Amino acid sequence: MEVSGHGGSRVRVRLAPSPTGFVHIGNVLVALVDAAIARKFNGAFVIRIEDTDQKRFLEGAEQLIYDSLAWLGIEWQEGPDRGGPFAPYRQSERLPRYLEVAEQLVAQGDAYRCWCSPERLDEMRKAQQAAKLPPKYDRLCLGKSETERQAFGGYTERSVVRLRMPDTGHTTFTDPIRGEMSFENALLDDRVLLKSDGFPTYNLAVVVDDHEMEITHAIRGEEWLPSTPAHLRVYEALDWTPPVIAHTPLLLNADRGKISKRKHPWANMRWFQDEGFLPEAVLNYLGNLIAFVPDAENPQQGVARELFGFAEISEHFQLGSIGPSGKVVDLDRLDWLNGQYIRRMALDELARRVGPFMTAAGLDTGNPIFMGALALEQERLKRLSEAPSVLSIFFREEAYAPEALVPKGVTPEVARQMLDGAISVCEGVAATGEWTAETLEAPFRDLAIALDLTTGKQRGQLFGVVRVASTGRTATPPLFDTMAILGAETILKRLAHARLLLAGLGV
RNA sequence: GGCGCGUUCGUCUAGCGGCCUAGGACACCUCCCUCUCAAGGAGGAGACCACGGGUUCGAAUCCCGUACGCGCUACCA
Repeated sequence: MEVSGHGGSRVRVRLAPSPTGFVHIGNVLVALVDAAIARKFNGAFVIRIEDTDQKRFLEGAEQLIYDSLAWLGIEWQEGPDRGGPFAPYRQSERLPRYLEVAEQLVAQGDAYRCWCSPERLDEMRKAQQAAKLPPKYDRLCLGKSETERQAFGGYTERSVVRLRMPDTGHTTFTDPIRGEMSFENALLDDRVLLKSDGFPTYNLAVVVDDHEMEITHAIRGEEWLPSTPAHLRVYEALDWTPPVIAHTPLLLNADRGKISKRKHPWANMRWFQDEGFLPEAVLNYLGNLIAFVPDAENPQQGVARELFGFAEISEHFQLGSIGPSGKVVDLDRLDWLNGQYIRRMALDELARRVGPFMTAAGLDTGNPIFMGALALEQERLKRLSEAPSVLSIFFREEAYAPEALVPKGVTPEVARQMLDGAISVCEGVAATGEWTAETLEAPFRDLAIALDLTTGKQRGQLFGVVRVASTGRTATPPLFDTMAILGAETILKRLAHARLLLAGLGV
């Protein structure tokens, strides 16, 4: 039914990005839908570059698209980068074909030349809006030769080609995601198909390319919904069979507005990578928006499996099951997913992924205690980018306020006693040559008893003093593990320094 | 202004006429564990299924209005 057929031919989908800047996260969502459907039906996923806008073209933007998809592990089978049976895959390389089709449409009377100046069109639209009329071209040029048209105002020499929409009736189609869609033809605009520079607009190029590349399912963002009737009109005028056309939901901000790059850096796909999200977490997150994966181990109704990869996404994917409403991007959930993947990851793999972030922060991952320290932080990390700040205590002593050495409910004198006790315990353990979490913990517990600290809270105060003295922080991995990793020499040095700081407080 | 689409806990989502006094997840709160921070475990709060009409023995589920939100409204995609 919904995706099996298009004359029984093999499923072919395409992503049609324009190389005009960074890769928008919304495009990535569409790409995932494309890849999932292609995989599910053993079809082909094609990347086609829509570079018909010469003004907005940006060098390098095309490569960003490949990089983003590759980073996420989304695979495509045909594209400008790897060729394929329907080359070329860049629209700028197919110009003659668009011209040919445009001329055919004009010859048939389904399209017409228009010499109206941008100024005239602008005034026209303003007047229409003021008069509360539907905004659409008033067809001044329709049925006129260039000479005839020159007699009227707002003429320019360079013409465009406009699609002639029907005057009556409705254009209806079935969007597998949204159901029956219907538009009243009389209210639709005669859109430009061919620009005065000889380049097609998206509205022409998309139809020609989808047809010639034998695309069976045209999947795109909801923002394209209003232009679908025009595309269908072109298919009809050319006597071509249109693909199934589906419009995916938009990605929104917390305020339910369209995601904007100014206020929301995560509009840019690259942000996720820079921010330390794992590609598998991002893919999982987006997958949650387009597929429901039931929990096999908990087969009650409505219980979902939360962690899954591309295989599960494509297996459970159905166009008709995508919710059509806009999706608010929930970074809290992404953080949680990311943490889940980080915790499940092998330590050396995590070390590899965290490497660039450490290096960028000037921390040497060749340091012998790096792996041990990372192991302690693994279950505490949400984003890879947090690694340098939490791991830096293992690499260097950091400044802290002397007052931090005095826990709440403890006098400076008592804090000093605690620290003095800690120093002698550490000296004792260091002397044995057996400096481990285990050999440290027992004597520290004895110290607590010796200082008459019997409750958990009191022990916490003692350990708190030692924690700050050892790391400069109040929140760290378990104290004795941390001390063991740092080593006797470093700890004794830091404790001695802490003692000096306390002395500075008058104790 | 015109057109179109959308509307189940704050967010994502299950639900596709009776199993729903609406299930799960994130976030939030409490407790347990505990040397801090996490992680983990156990609970909790949170949705009159936008509102109003129908259809039906029966509606979150079907239909129609209304409201609100969003998108489009370029010789950009």
